[in-house]
Amino acid sequence: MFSKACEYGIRALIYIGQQSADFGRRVGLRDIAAEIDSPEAFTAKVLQQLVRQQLLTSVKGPAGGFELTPEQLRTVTLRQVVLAIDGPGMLQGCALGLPQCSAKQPCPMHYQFLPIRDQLNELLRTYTIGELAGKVHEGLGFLKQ
Amino acid sequence: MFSKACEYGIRALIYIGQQSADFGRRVGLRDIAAEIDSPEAFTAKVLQQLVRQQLLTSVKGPAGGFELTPEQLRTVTLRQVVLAIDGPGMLQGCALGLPQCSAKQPCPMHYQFLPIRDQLNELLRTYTIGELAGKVHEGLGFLKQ
DNA sequence: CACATACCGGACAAATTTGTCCGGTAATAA
DNA sequence: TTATTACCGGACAAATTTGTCCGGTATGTG
Ligand code: FES
Ligand code: FES
Repeated sequence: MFSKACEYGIRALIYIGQQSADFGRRVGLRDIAAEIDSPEAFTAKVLQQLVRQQLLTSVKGPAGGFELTPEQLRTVTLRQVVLAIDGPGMLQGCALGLPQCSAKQPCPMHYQFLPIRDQLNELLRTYTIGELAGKVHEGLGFLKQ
Repeated sequence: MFSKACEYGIRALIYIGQQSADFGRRVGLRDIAAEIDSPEAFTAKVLQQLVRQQLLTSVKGPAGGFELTPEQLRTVTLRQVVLAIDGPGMLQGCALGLPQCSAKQPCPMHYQFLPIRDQLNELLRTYTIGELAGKVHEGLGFLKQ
């Protein structure tokens, strides 16, 4: 579905968001990688991408780390994260790999596939990191097994 | 969504299916690759996989090629093709990459993601190669642009 | 300032996916 | 039988994704 990079990115954001929202606490790379069960250095790369795209805030130095501002918690959606890391492929690409998904020259799956892809888009567009962090806080969702 | 291998496999099957159903005609690798716009040698690998799994029939020698029997046209579903090439990942994996998708320890997206994944499963389970080939025959679907 | 902390950035390496090549094998026909 | 056709199978190569390493840079503390 999503790339590993994207999966790590989303899980990391949710964890950072939960710590920011619930404890106003910055978290370091080591923490993050441990809490979401991901390779530390690789996760760092992904987070750097997100920082550059301003979906995430980082602070250097002692007591530094990653955090999500209240605004980021409220406004950053999964869609933005997926777009930032994986690009638009999964969100608008053809199910059978035609170079363009279009009703002009649709693949045989097009009209059956479209509603499902639309629902996925809607889902990603709707959920913010803050909402997902809330689920983790309430024990309704987990970031590792 | 699916791997390139899987995309080529599905498109190839639909094309072969259309030729088998509409003209009772076997098609060769060269034809297939041209008609679905895919790399010939790589497509060959994918088709070999499908032949081994008996989702496709091949005949060697002059006037040989690939074909789908009436039974294959009627019974082979997209789901079988995806499983044969990409495995069960997309059909039952966790959206955020947790090693197991399970309600026991679900990720924060689980309950939102599940209905969408279920619809995808249903779609793949429902459609046979024969039905999709029909769409191409009627000009309602295309395999390249 | 000196020092410790922790993110940043680039180079590098491993693994996987995608794609190519070529000789082998089976089938058909002259 | 010989030649030709076309799929089969393994080895190989390129490209992409995933993952590691290490020095640089910014920041806070004494
Ligand atoms: S053209 Fe294939 S999904 Fe739209
Ligand atoms: S646990 Fe993530 S989708 Fe089910």
